[in-house]
Amino acid sequence: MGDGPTITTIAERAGVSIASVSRVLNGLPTRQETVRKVMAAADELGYVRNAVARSLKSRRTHQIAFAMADVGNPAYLAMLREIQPVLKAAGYRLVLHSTDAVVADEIDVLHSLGERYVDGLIMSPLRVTDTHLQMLATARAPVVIIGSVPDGTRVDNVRADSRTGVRLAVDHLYALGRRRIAMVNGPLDTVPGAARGAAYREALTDLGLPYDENLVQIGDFYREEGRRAVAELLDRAPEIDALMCANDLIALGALDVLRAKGRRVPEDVAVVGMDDTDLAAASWPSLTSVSLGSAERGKAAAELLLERLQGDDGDPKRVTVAPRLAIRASTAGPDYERTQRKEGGA
Amino acid sequence: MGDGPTITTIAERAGVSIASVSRVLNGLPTRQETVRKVMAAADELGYVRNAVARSLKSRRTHQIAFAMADVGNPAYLAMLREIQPVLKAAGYRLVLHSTDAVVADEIDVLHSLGERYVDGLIMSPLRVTDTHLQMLATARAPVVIIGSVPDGTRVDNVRADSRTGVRLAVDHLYALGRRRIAMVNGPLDTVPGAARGAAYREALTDLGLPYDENLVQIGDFYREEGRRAVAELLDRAPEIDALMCANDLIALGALDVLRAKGRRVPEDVAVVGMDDTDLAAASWPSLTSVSLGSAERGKAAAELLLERLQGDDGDPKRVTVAPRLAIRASTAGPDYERTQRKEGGA
DNA sequence: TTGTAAGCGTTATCAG
DNA sequence: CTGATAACGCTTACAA
Repeated sequence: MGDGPTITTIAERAGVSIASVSRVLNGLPTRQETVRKVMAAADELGYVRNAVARSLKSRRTHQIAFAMADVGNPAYLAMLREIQPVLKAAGYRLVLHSTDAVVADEIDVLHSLGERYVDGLIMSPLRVTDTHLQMLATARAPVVIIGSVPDGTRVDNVRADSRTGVRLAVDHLYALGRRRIAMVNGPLDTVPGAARGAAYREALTDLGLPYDENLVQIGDFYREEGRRAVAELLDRAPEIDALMCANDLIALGALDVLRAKGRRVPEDVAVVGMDDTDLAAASWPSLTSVSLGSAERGKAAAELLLERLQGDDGDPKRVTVAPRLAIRASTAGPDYERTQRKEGGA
Repeated sequence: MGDGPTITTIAERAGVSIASVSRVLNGLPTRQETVRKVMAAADELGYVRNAVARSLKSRRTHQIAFAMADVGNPAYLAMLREIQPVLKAAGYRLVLHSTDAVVADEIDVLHSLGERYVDGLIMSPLRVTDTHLQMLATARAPVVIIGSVPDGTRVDNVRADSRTGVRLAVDHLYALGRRRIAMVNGPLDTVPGAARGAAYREALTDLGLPYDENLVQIGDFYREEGRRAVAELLDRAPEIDALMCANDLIALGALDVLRAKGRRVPEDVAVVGMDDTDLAAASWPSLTSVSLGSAERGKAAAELLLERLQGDDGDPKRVTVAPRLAIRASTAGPDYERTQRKEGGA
């Protein structure tokens, strides 16, 4: 673990100035002979550029931060999977922050932008507080938000369309003849929780179905919480014939409970999840799920940020990704599943 | 996006030298009056320390890199989930590298250690080549490998015990009365592929079962590949009564195919996966799987690295994490599953 | 084409 | 206790 050669070491060895070394290393016009001497010295010494010194001078770190609520959540991972290659291709490294949806941690990330250890930030907050907005307004580096922010907020953002997503699902259930469609949601003070709850109500109304508070159960976005919530819901309203779940984890919890209670899926109760994570395709019965385009959103966010880093300083941009319904066995039954697989090819 | 105040700005405003500012900011003994002036100026200016300049001087970046084959693989994610909080608690940021198991990319990561943008590296290579070993020997920062390296390699490493893991699974299947136990493995030129293949053979031998090449199918570590492999295997050897799969994805592919062919799991064919990922618990029937302690390995690796960063320069350490068999419905049947869930509590 | 020298924003040493 | 001042390793005018 030697103490690493610097351009000074090379300069001495090659008998030239550090400026010449720098020029050669950066491919600036230099006499052939000098190039050769410098390259030789660099090779022999096993020289590697010091990224920190370089960043200090150039004011560019070639690092980008991605802050999300929870590394364990498959929806964020889908984003990560898309963000990573885009940034890598553009020569950026990825610095990961997991904030556990703790507001203070997110603010901290925003604050630390001032430390200039990254050139930009992609953030997907679960809740957006006034402090968030304030820090965003004075951020010291470009930021792209994955998620919704209040109208007028001057920040690039890529949002899902929960409303249309929920509607796709509810319409699908309705088309299957379901009329007692319940919802299991996450906390209403989160951006997705609020949006999905409202969209559910709206979708019912538009279909001419009554909105029944009894059919709405609030839990949290985890499987175990989903089980708890669905168990309660079934006790209270055993007559339901469909479940709209605010994410896939909740939906998996629902499948657990329904199975344990001997309710057939989808014959007795059809189930829809949201986010269309890997788990949806892996479960049995496989889970119909509304894709909110996590992957596309991640990709779009990375691309927006790169544009900013390339100097674009125009008005804030907003991208909205269209939702898509992935129909599987939990609503359409096993036959559908079989067909799907065959079509899917080998 | 103003141009950020520096200690010089603060010094001017507070009417003191930059040295005093630095002292105050670092909590070194200073007169109360000076402290007050500096803090006031810093507050008013919204000062944030420049991490890059600081790193250049201190030779510490407070960043650690984690390099893995694929951000999409749940086994690596399990590591990531544990590594992240450990590093965060110790004040380190996480820089993520996804190498797609491309050797050149891994070498690149090792090489880039010389750039000093991180203080250390945790790496989980799928294959370990001579170049890997060579670069490891001359690495410019502490490295911890998650995985096995040749004996004598002077590098901290945290390994799984695939051998014992496979044995646990095979013994379990044997105890259930299975005697035609087939294996679906990944590529034999990967470290895990080789280890698991050898372990399977050994386990059979020790149980007095014949090793039959016909019962071994090589594919790759993905679900789709698993389907293909298992389909072929079933054509060739329809009489098998158990499947030992080299990871969970392959096992899920196996479940797909068995279901499609009308073979009941576990009555006709028992299935075991490896890695015990989230998908194992989510599938139906839920998947018995050998946990190779991905999470524990990640945590141990992070802790080993932190020790090094705290100055420990003793001999290389080796940690081996014991495997554990998570028994679920794909071998023990749905009754077991039900019991499990009840015990699991609310 | 090349060398000298001035930063980039910190930390740390040394006199006062 | 405080202020000059010299690094850290690199890029980049500006001169030669």
